Amino acid sequence: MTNEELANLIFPNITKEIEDYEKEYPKRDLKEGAIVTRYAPSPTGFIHIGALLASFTGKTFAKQTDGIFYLRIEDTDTKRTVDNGITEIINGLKEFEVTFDEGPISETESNGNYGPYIQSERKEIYQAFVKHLIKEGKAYPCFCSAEEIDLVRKEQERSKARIGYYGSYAKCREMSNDERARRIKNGESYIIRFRSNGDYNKKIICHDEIRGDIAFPENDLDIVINKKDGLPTYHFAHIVDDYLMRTTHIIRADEWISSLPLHYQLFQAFNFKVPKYAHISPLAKIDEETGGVRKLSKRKDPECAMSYYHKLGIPYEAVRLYLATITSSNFEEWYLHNPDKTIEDYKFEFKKMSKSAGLFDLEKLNNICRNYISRLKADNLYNRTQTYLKQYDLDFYNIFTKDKDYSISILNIEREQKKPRKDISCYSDVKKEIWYMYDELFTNLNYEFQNINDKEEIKNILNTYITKYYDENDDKDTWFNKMKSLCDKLGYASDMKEYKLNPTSYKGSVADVSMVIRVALTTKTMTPDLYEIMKILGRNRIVERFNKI
RNA sequence: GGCCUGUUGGUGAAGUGGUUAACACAUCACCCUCUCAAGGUGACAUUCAUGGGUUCAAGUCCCAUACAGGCUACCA
Repeated sequence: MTNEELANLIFPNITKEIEDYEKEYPKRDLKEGAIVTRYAPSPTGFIHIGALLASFTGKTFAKQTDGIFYLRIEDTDTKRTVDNGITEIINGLKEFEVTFDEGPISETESNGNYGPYIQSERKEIYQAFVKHLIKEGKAYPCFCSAEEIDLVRKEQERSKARIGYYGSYAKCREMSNDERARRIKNGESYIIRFRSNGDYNKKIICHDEIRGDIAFPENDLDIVINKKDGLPTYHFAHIVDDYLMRTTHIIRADEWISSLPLHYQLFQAFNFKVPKYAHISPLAKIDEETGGVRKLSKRKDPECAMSYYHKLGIPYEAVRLYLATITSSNFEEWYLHNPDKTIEDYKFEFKKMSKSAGLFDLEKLNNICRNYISRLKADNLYNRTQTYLKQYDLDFYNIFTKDKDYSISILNIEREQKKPRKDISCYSDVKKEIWYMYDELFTNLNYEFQNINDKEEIKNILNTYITKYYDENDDKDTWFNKMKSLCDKLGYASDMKEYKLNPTSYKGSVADVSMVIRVALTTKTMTPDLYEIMKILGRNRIVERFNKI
């Protein structure tokens, strides 16, 4: 029996040839140097922060070169696939502004001319490619059961031989086609394996855009390319898809580095040009229990889930900035020196990407968030915050949006200036920082008075101030001068330098007096500029709050 | 067991054989200051995982060891 006859026996219904598919999915008409790349997740129902990293990276390189960035769903493992997994991925990434030029846009619809973009819908395509390989004698059916393979493995472990299906361990490799046909007709169960022509004692040089050349032993394992359920394994789907979708760069997690010799071999078996590869290092963190470094784990680390950032109200731009700084060595310094530019202006290079696992540092993320939010205009911050609150804190949302201009004026304190405040690091911080500006929330109060604690003295200060000194229309300098006059009158130091020299000659200082007023109005010791707060509150509410004590 | 990859301060890191190992975050101190935040000034790696070697010269090249991660599935 010829290889062709065997191929027809195995795939009687597959009639299309590779050439047919090549015509159907022609080379993309893009300018020289354009990068076509993809993000290719499994729809398992969990979006790892590493997914964001990978998709950011892919999108950035495609965009920088006027290329294409597409989404492909790798659902060949039917056991792990969950319902609505595709929608979750699309929506999850959308929250961080990662969108695709091509690919699924819902569980059932897609954009683009190189689809289907869901692997389970590409079964016939893969099988046509498998059939081609069988015809050429580069693939064969394997009848070994899982138990048999397991036994071989145990034997290999015992005799310290290399583990895997190769050489004399590859029992079905040298079987005659007649025997193969007989067993297939007999109804025996089988899978299809790639017939490797590699020699383990020879070296193959693979190239990674980030790490450079890497030397491996050639692959001599006859790996499974078509599973019992008729779907391909990852390795095979990767070759077929990335060839047909005309991918130029494979950007993926570094756990795939070891498979490079295999993937090279598979491309070469079809005489396809090998695409470029860039393997991204994983995100890691210090394990609190062991003190060691480990990969971010979805079970142990809440910050591993992308939803974590959304719930906290961390701006997606800040997450992106953070990933860029952790991942691309020169980015941070560039950004520091180009504060007016955005991340889009930075020219990312594979060579500058980190080779080792980056340690995830929430502290640093926090800092980047502060800086980012501090530079936002007040109405922009208002819009973002209200979107966030609408989803996560409806009570405060209602209060916050009741008077838009009022809320914006609060957010605008010490903002939109050269050195803006940096007290807000995420949208969920907003309530913590400004709640006292809303009368609805100004109840059940716990005043944090400090140096001046005596009730009578507090009363005295507030009364004197409101009756003799406070004027709603004062500008800032006048306001502060009056504050000083108040101090002089009541026996407090109005000049801090003078007070520091002779602390015992006074009852306290202007700092203490201001603090009394601050706490009376806000209950807090740490607030933005008091003058601004009083201005927004207005005389009536100031009096009201003074009386409340 | 085999095969890859990685290892520069608390963290992210620059660094591609040649002066005192950039920069950022964090930390600490001081200054400024009505509080806080910010800002300013300064401190913080006698040393680049360890041990050898090559060289006039090594974080940078070579070898070995240690540690960490990955792969070694009809999972991706």
